[in-house]
Amino acid sequence: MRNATNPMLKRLSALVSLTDVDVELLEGLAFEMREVSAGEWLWHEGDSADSLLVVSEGWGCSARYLSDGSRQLLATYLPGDILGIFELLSGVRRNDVSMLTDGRVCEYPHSSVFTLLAASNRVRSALFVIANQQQAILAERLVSVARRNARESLAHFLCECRERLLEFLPDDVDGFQLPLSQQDLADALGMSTVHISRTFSALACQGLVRRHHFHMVILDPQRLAEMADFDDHYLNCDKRILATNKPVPFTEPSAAEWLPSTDYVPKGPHVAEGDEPTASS
Amino acid sequence: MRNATNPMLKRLSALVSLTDVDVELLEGLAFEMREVSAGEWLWHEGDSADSLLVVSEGWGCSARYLSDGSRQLLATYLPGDILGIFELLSGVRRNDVSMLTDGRVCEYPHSSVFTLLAASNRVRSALFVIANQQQAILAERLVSVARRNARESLAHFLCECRERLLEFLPDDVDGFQLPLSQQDLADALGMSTVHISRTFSALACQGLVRRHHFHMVILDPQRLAEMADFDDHYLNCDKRILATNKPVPFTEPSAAEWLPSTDYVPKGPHVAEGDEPTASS
DNA sequence: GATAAAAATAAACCTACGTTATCGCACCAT
DNA sequence: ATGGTGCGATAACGTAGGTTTATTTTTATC
Repeated sequence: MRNATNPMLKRLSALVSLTDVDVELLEGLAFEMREVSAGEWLWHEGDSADSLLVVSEGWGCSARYLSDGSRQLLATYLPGDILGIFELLSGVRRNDVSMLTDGRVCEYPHSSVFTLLAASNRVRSALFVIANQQQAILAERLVSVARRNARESLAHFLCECRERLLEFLPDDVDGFQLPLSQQDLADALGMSTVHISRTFSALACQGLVRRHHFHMVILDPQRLAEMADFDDHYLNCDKRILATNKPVPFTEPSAAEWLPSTDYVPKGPHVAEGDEPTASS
Repeated sequence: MRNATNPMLKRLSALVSLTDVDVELLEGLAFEMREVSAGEWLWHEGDSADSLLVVSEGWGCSARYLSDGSRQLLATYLPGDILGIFELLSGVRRNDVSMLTDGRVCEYPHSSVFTLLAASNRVRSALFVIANQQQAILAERLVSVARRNARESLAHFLCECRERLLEFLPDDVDGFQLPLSQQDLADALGMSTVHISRTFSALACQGLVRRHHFHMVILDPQRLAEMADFDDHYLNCDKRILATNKPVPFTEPSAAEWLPSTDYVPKGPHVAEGDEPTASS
């Protein structure tokens, strides 16, 4: 199966219906696969950016480091996720990005990506959609940190991870590898490590999850989602729209006739190099 | 001055160097100016989206409403800001958006925007850059809420507002209208109204700011920025890049030779219809 | 296996916040 | 005047979660 060899093609074809020409272009796309190991920096803020990255295996994350030595995780990157989309334009890395696990990463030089983008508006749209998804995840994280308590916040994060991993998981198991240490989780959710620990205990007591090392088992996905006020819409709405055979809107002149029907009703109440990427200074 | 009549043209021409053709296209762009009043909803999550909006006068905001009745502001929109970029693709509004003040809003139907986007990669790039800026602001807010204490967080927000308003302000004054109630600020920063009040008092005591009703005076911008760990880079880096006469990268084949030099060095340590949009249920 | 380093847990303590409540003020309507 | 409403300030009190330190468990390395 040819899709498997090229992570970009794999990801985009899952998101939009590509034309044969698009597929051809993607197959001809120059890229370089790189082995990376846990803790390795992929780049730093301010570095010059000349490639787009697709995670092929393992997990990565981007983070902001503050002057007091603490850090805030801004995003996690799972297999298939694309990094550095916005940096196509600026040519400068905006955040520090490092690997959470060993893995493999696929590098596409900007020059060849530009060629591709110029040739295919499907691909352009797909990247745009992916940027949109990433922003939605970021917004939801803000909501978690700002408004939810520790249990809700952690539960929400776990639901999100499960949902994003779902396509890789066998149907009959609710367990998966979550390669974030409690320090990483704390940095992602704006909490302290000890409170992450406490909160895991609390969730375990309620029979919602079980965690052993880096292995998570969601015992009761539904109750967990309820307590977290988790609604997978923000992760999946774009998939639904673009996985169909409809043409792709962005830069397409006459799009009005196939605008998606709005079958979704929200539940809200408005009726009314070198060193390791750790936090310690 | 023709730029003034069309907010989109005004905004984009400040960001990228448009060709004469681009300007012509933008001038011919169909739009509709609408008067809006404080508290008015522009749209709700789940609504079908068929237009791009540019704020012409006044302030707006987007927010997520949680099932417990609380809300989280996700973004504020100032004159010149563009709303609904990502919704070009999905055709569905993702958040609730309302006005914080009376103002005017400029509506560009998707159909005409598609035509424009198909014709001009400069415009495409500009919208992409704006989406990027919005994401940067969102990320910085997450950092504030997750990692900074109340004083730092509020100070950072004030610095951000000042910086975004700077082009509209006379050089000799450090005061401006900040049309957010303490409730709005609380909803933006993940705090309670009383603590916003306390924190303002604290900042005022330190001689950093003065606030009266909706009028803010930043008494000591530099000290305020220091205490907030505020670095305007995230707001201005794209401006620097695109305000030059360089061609625009996105979808341009051969971009390598004019990639911007990386002169920036980060300071981090690594070596429902009708009702008012309020939070109370 | 032995040892060291990293990760998780636990307990004690503390504080930056949230919550609730009261009050003042400005504005508007009757 | 009177009452209603929205915004803001202040005080008293409670708590979720931070901090610190110590102990245990797990992983990694040889």
